[in-house]
Amino acid sequence: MSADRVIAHLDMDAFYASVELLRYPELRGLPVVVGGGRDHAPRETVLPDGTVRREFRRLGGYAGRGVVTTATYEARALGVNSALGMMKAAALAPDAILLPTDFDQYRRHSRLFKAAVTAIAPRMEDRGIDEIYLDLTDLTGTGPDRWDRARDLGRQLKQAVRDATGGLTCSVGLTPNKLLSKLASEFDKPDGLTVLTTAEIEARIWPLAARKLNGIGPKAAAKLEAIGIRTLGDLARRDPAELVERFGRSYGLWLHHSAHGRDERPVVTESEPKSISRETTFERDLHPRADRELLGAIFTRLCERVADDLARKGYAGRTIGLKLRYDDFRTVTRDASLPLPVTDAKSIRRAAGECLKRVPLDRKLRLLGVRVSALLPAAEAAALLEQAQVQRGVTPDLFAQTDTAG
DNA sequence: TCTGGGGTCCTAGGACCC
DNA sequence: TCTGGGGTCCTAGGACCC
Repeated sequence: MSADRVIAHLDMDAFYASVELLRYPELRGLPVVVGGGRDHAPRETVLPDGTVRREFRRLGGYAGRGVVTTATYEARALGVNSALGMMKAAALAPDAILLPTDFDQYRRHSRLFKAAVTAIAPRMEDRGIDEIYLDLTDLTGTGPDRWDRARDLGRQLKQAVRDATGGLTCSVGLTPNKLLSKLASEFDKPDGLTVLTTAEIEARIWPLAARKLNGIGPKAAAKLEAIGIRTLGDLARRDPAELVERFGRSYGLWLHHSAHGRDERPVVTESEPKSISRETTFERDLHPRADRELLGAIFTRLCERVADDLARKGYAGRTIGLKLRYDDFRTVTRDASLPLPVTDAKSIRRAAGECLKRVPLDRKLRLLGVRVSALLPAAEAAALLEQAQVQRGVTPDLFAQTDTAG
């Protein structure tokens, strides 16, 4: 039986959009949408008196295949939410301001807020560019007032984030585990701070839609709804045996425990990447034969970008994967494991090219992607390669044969 | 003019080995 | 000539998350 913990979930408010507002404060209070692939940066003119006038693009003029990455709360009020197609968003809010995504800028602010947080609470789990978990157990003591101290710590963290980023706000949930904290951080968004203990699960968690739970997506939610389960309370009151029967042992038990607010997962402060990939959706669907050259160039470019990513992060990989999506949105993948890890674009391109031969090319394509997995640190890969070369000296034909026999 | 891009984890079947 | 059981690796697809 492990001791009770104090876990925080910290979630930046409308992160990309908020970073953009730091740079364009004149947009504060307006519906602003970040997303779309195209170049729609504001046009800047320097006036005779030296001031800069910015002309922002409006969502209404958008044409393309992008989706909304983030929207300010003013835009959300118009129905424009993350992952909505930009064309649909444009129909809802034609006058909203449109800005392109600037990942370098967001990564910079991400590093800033994480550094500020870890200076106070070093046990951090990275959950992406704009959210983290923190294990505050050791910082809050064990007395009856530990949750008061947790709240103070939460305020301190929020202030540190504001100071480090030039004014960005975040929302914090403080509970005994990750699952509850993730839910709690949403209670009071934006700029929220919510403390929730197990005694309040029934009152505050059970009324929530089951879909709110991290791990219940659209498919599972629909399946639950079909058997009359809408809220987490509905879920909690079901016989776990029924859930196991319908959803399988692992997921069924997880549903049951989660609805009761139980979650023992630790805050994981270190992790290694499992795969590195690049993919792109074309501006128009491409024909495997008619657009062969263009596709080939894009394919090669993707391999080069993956190789760059590998080099930058210091990894090699043994499995090369290909992903493509047809014009009807069906997606297929193929992968191939190599005898030895690779790092360079040419080797990746060759292996991915072999994968491409195993996939039907009978209709137009909308997406192409390349992935490297079975990663290992570049230094370990180099050692393996050296070892293999020694062996190749002993049995010179071995590798030549595997190359030609297939 | 539907539906991005970068990930993780899980399942399930087959190959292959002992 | 009828059939084991475990383990690992590989591949394909799908759900889900940010």
